[in-house]
Amino acid sequence: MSNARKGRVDPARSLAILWRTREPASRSAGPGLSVDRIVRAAIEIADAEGIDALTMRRVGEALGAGTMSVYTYVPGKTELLDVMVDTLYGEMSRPVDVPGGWRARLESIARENLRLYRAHPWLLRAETSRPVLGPHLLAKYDYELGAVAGIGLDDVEMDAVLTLVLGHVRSAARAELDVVNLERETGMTDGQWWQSHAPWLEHFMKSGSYPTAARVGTAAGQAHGAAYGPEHAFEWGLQRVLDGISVVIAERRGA
Amino acid sequence: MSNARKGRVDPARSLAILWRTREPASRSAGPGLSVDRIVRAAIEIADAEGIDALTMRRVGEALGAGTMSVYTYVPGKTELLDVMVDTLYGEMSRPVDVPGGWRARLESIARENLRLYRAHPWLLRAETSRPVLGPHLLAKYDYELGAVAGIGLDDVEMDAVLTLVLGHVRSAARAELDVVNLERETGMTDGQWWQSHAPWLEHFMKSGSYPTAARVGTAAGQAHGAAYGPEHAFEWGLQRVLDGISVVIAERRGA
DNA sequence: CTCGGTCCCGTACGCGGTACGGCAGGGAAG
DNA sequence: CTTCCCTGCCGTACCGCGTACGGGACCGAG
Repeated sequence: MSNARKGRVDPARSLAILWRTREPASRSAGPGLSVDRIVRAAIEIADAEGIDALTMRRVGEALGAGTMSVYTYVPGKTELLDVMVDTLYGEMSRPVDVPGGWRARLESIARENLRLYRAHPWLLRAETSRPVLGPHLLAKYDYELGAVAGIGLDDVEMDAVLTLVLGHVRSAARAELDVVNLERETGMTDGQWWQSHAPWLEHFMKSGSYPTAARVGTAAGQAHGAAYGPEHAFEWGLQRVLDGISVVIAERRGA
Repeated sequence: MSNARKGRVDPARSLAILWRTREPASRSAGPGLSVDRIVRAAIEIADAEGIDALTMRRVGEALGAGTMSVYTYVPGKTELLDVMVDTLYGEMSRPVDVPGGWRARLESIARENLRLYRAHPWLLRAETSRPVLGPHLLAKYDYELGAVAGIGLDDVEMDAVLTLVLGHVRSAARAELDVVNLERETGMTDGQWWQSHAPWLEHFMKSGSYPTAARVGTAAGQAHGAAYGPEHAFEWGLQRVLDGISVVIAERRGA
């Protein structure tokens, strides 16, 4: 349990790894490790078995190397996670030909970010803490800013728009992943879980308290098993957020 | 590193603890533990020293008891966290006399949730995973639904509105806390950190790539040290979100 | 006084990150 | 070719975590 950024953090060291300021140093003996190979292996492990299965021992093992060999290239697990995250940012799609103005572009960005979270759910846990200024994060930021450039917003507003939209994507992704994790961890489906909790809930709800919660919760639960769900929450919320942004843009245009 | 819900989870057991379905069982000898005392102590530790300092050994110690004594009342750390979270929900302010309609009430709710995150930053890490249906979560949900009841939205929409608003609060709180954590963990202030990274950034940005990111990032950074910041991101985003919601409500009213 | 249940906790296990120090092998210097 | 050192590699060990297990202490009931 944690995810904290432990110990002293040396920015220079971290950034050096992020930006790969280093000679290849090709030696033939041994497993022939490298930051790239380590990061690749780590991402594969996290994708396949979840971030809890990502241990330094496991990474070394996956590369046919000893545990401590990993530390030759990466100062610690924290920095490894940093590089993993930045690497994923680098693999995102960044189409330049999105038609439809700022709204369509923001939608496209939101969807691509959601796709990333779905493909690498552990990102939601790894991203915690401060942003790590890796090269791909910068590229991502630059690209995404392009969606809201030149439509009358000032710099701080552009940044705020992005923060808002990406924050929404994160929230939605988290909700969606929670459902999936729930099933995998407890071994029961969402429906089964609902079933097992239902008696208790009914008991306490029909005791008179929480009338609204009982009704709406049931309605949401019902719909949950049917058509509604995190997917719809993402779409619905995204449209609300974009509507809200459009108000500001309209104001700026009017002024 | 984790926060996962480990092992088999017995809903009945968890719920029993959440709802305190248990006799007081007052014994005079020993430290005289109880779920409440344990939870109280755990919350104090997490508040004062962060969630990483919250270990079962530490909890026992704080109560003048042995580590394993804690397990007499709580099945494991997971459940302890569950109860801690639900306990906090129970301590939230829920004014009934908020004037100004749904918008003012949602604003009030958002602010109260932000206050909670600020008072107990570890909540952001503990809340992960599925919602635990404790009594206070239900009360909270019921109360918050009241803000958007009777204004033309259907049940699923009411739930969606809440999800959206609370998700925004979470995002904003996370951003805000990241800044604070950054300072505590690295021992340097936001400004110092910016300073130490600046050379690198300038170097790579002035190399021609990422022109927009460079400009906006700098602008945001400047403002960051000055007036702008997470606080403003929260307020600005909240108004956007509420604007977006008002569009839907207006539609429903018109129809 | 005995007995059974409840509370308490000492010990120990497995597993995580990682400090430390040694080893080996290849290139550079002689 | 030999020597030396630098660098990649990693075995061992330490500390701290969550928690299973089994035993001891205390209680009220019979």
